[in-house]
Amino acid sequence: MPADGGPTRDRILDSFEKILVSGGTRSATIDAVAAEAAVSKGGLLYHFRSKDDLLDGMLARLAARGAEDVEKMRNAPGGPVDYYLETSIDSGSDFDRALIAAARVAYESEERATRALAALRDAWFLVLRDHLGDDSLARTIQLIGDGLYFDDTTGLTDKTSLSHVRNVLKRLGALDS
Amino acid sequence: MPADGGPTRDRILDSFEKILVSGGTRSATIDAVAAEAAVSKGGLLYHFRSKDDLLDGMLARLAARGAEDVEKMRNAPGGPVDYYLETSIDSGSDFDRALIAAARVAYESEERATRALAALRDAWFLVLRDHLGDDSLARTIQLIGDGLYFDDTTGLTDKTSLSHVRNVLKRLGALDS
DNA sequence: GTCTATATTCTGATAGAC
DNA sequence: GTCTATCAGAATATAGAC
Repeated sequence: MPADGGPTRDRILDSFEKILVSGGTRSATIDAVAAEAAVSKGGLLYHFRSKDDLLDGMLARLAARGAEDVEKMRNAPGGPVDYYLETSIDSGSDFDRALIAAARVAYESEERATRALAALRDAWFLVLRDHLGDDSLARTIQLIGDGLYFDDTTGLTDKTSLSHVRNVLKRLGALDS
Repeated sequence: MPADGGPTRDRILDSFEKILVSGGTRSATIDAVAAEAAVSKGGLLYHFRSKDDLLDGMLARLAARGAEDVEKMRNAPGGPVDYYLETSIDSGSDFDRALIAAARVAYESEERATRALAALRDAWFLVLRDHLGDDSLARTIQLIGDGLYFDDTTGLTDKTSLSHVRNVLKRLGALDS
């Protein structure tokens, strides 16, 4: 029986994501992931046959969580735009961690990770466009979200960015509040 | 005498950037860089004592080219905003390649690369702010640029994005033309 | 300045005991 | 399901010839 963090399989995926976020793909060796998950290398490889398989597992879980997030966004009390911008900054949630981990891998020219992120982005865009009824505005807001996300995950964070963006979007009448 | 591409040292840096852009940090081994530069491993290590040293060389060259780019932006005929947005999309220039290469490394939690990118971003922001006289607008446009850049370098490219952004920035009176 | 050969460490993966 | 032991290949770096 595992010490904590639920079933071993999920604990391994959690550890994989954690290491990807904190140290990038080079740090995310099978050895390191196994150590973080408090399991042996052999134990890890029982659940995931290879490193490739580990990535597939991570991306599958991301896709499932992503579908939930899109629903939350569509029904957010403050409106989809504000929800989208808020969640473009890392709040430390499990979903944020999964997203950042996938981006790290995508940046290594991994097509599977890129496709997973692209699918999510498409879903977010549709919600923005349906809500705003304006393609250009929806696309621009998505780019701002991508920018916030990129800055945040590259360590270029500027905590005042979000209020500046809200300021500008008010002028455009793009915020619900 | 080198076969082509100028002095060996620069040819090695070019090769390092090329491989980082096309395959990420995992592909950019000393072996691969040496092969791309048509030099032996030992030959490469004569010019750069270690892989760390190779990265330092790359970032130093980026900083020098960055200073030139900021001047170009300040004096761009169509205005700094349009110049900034245009150059946020990979045009295939040497500078773009250097920039994308640095971002790949920064995504591996490499502080040196992050610092180099942050310095450039700060310089670009000052040009935008001076030109627009509006902190919120300048910050927002910078985020849009970051978004364009992130999408482009992650393979999420949407070629219509730029015209959508121009459309929205016109409403805000942020474009010179 | 550039090469080849070699040492060393790291990484992914397998085999088989428990 | 989980462990230890082990291997094959890759990666960084050094030494010394040319």
